[in-house]
Amino acid sequence: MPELPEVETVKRTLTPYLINKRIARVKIYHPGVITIPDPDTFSNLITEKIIKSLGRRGKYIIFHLSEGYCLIGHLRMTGQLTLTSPDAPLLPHTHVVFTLDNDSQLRWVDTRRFGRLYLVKEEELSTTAGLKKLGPEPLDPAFKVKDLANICSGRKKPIKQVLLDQTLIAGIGNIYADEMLFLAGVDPRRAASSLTLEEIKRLYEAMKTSLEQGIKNNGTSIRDYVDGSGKRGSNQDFLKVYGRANKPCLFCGEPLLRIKIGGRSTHFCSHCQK
DNA sequence: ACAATTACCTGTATGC
DNA sequence: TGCATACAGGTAATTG
Repeated sequence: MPELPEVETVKRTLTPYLINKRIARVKIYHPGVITIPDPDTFSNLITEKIIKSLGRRGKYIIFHLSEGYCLIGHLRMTGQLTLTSPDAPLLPHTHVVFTLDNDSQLRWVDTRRFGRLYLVKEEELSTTAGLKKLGPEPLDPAFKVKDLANICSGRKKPIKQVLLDQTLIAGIGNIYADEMLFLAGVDPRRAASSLTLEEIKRLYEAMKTSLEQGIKNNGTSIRDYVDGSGKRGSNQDFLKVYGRANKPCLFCGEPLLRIKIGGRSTHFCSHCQK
């Protein structure tokens, strides 16, 4: 599932091919994936726009277009955003195809159709959908241990749920949340406010480490995720707890547990995570 | 005001 | 073999 490292990888792999390309036309196969504006307006507005740059905020990918427009995408669970040749076969669940002035195509494919597209003016970016209440970027150098401590302070919810709350920290999903808690040696059920400064420091470092490792490995491809060129990542080969329920902990050998926290499956080692 | 639950979707795995 | 059921999880909407 695309989390921060996956969206970052999609952004990085698409960028060299999209900068200064003009969107010649757009074909919408499933209008429902476009939240705003209505599909006709979307088509009319985006046609002839130039892609100036690509960005990311949390799990949102952002295309900065000419004339002050922004195309925002959220891949949710099964979304794929790939650049292909125009004669590549159209995959099932292809909902939107953007054809560029060099005839290559940017295709929005999403089996479960949870993903969403938004086209807004630049000045509306920070007030669109979930972007308007997104927490800080965990990999931003300005994000310090002190900020994580403030986020945890006074919150009685399990630390796992705090990590998943996009309004508190942006971009962490179920896979990386489990991984960073294991790296930090912190039990995911612990109330966020109960973490000592020492534990918060470890979690801060583990957060950076696991997210940066995900980016270095081009993302985690467990099922659907691929990068902008359609390639799978390799980070699934380096996961220490996610998807390893009942298998031995790589540190102590005890069987890993799988429980539900806030309705999400949670993988951890009750021996190594206190 | 806030927390918990449900809706949105479809493919895959499991049980009988 | 076939059918029903559970599960995957990010976010918005709804309910409590």
